[in-house]
Amino acid sequence: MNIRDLEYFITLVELKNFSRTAKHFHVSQPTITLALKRLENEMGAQLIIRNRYQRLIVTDSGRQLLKHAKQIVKSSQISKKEIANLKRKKLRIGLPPIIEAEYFAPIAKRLKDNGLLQSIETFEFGSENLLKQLKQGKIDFAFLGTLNSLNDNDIDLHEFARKPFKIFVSKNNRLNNNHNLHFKALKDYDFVIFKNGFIQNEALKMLAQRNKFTPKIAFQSYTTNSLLNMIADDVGIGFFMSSLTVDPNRITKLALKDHDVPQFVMSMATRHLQVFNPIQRKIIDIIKETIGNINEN
Amino acid sequence: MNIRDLEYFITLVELKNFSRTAKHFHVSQPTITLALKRLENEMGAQLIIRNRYQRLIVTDSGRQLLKHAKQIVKSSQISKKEIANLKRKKLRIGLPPIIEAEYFAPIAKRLKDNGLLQSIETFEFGSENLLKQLKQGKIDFAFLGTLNSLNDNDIDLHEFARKPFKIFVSKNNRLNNNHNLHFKALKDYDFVIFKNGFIQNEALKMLAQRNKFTPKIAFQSYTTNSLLNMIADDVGIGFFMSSLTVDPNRITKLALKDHDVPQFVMSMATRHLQVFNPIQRKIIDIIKETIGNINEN
DNA sequence: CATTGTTATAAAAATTACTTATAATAAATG
DNA sequence: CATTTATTATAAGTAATTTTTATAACAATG
Repeated sequence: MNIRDLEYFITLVELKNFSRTAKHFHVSQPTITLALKRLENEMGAQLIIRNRYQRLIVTDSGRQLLKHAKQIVKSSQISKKEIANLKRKKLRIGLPPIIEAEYFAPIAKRLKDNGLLQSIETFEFGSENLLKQLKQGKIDFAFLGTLNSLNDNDIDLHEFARKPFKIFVSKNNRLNNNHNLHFKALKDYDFVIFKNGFIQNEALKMLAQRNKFTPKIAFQSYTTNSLLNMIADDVGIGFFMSSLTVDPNRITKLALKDHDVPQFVMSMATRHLQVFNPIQRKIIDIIKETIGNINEN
Repeated sequence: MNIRDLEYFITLVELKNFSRTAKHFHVSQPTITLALKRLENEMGAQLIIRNRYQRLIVTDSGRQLLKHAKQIVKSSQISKKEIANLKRKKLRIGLPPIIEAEYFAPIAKRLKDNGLLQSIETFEFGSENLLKQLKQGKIDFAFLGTLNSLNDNDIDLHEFARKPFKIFVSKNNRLNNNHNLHFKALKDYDFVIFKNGFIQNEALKMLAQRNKFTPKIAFQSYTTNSLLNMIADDVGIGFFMSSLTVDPNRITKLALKDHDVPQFVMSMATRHLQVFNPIQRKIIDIIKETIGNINEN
């Protein structure tokens, strides 16, 4: 079996057209015909039913091979990236802003003490985006905030904390007097939230759906501080995980009394098959140790 | 990248010797040298440090590639087997004897009603063995009894029941009078158990270790009935999951009052990437439906 | 110091993959 | 309804890749 043939095959199944597949790879059309024949010979089964003037049909055997082909091609591509990364001597860390704000200062301190702060490179995005980047080999390590502990075969997850979401309001907001706050009471309030791709929005959407209304969005931003300032100035109310630190003279956090309030699950994630060089291992050990210490206090 | 080169590489890492690797594949020695060079070129990194007269050393990059190489080679091999199996039009089912005894009769009935009893082939072994066979593509579907819900990336698991283990004794065994039975009271009793590779033995070993003694084994067999007959005749006492049906006039089941008695977790398992043909899918649907019905009653 | 066991290199041979040219044929077009 | 277009297949030749053969290089061993 030949990885190039598998690549042809994957694209052929996508495009359902030999000629265009050939064009896609800048090879001649018979190349695709022959590649498919090689595969079919080796598998001892027809993979694609050629309907010269209708859509090609992928057989059961074809679908079976397709699954493995995708995994094989993915592996072969990612291994090149991972090896390139081993030489880079840096660890590329994905870091959602909320987690950065809460957890990263002591980590940076410890790394600096070990002369390793130069050996990391951070990427601030929403968790959804970071997970994709991690899978593509664009980053090597990610902090992720998720709603449920996700389950992905290619990713190793290490959960280290979970916190309920709370409502953040300005010190003098009248919601402060409501000591039995349920989400449905927020129907007419303006929210200031992160831009799309952040998990807070998913949680908010979930609660809103349960309560059968669409929350009013006053403003969306990428940065935590900007949102907190707006909350303090009563531009809108916020929705963050409970432990986000704020100035208590300006902002208060209100627990939701709804049953089953979604939780912000925080994890560290790496690719299952990633090998790290000694520097990278050292950095990861320090991160895990620091997170462990924080959790103990 | 070339799957054959990856195979060479995996064996080279195992044997740490170019010449013997060449012999292993019935090719000439330079073939291995050149294959490794191709890989190193493509990866842009040294994979193996050649110490002509000492052991070869695998670099970090080499270890990184090795992980992917193993997955790729495994995928390419299993896909051939799975495609061959699609044409077979039979579903090869692994079935540990205890689960067979408890759950299989109604499944066989439903399959027969649908004219599908000829389309299955059953393999009776211990769960440990069956899991290995499933992973190697020798069977396509397995019932498994495990102690903890196992976690394997290549295997999809669907748990359908868990039962505590109990002690099975003959009607007139004096243990029947002990209404507060703990495992440590069984120190001097003879057990009749399955042969090795069955999960009951693991659970027994676990309890024994906790209680710091080695259980006395009077006899080991592959068949449930033979063991039950011996228990009825007081050759020894048995250790099975609680719902195994017995003749209540001959054998009684005694619950263990130990805290945290191990449980027999029953699951259905398939390979994650396996594609099934319509007949196989039908059979699996019927099995799952039947199991579902049993659980409802 | 010749022998053994090992990996590397170069050139030739064998194999495999790809291209060019063309056939075949169903669908679309005018 | 003949013609054109779009598509896949086949055959022969070419190109590229992989493997072999033959040999070099060289450390360890006795």
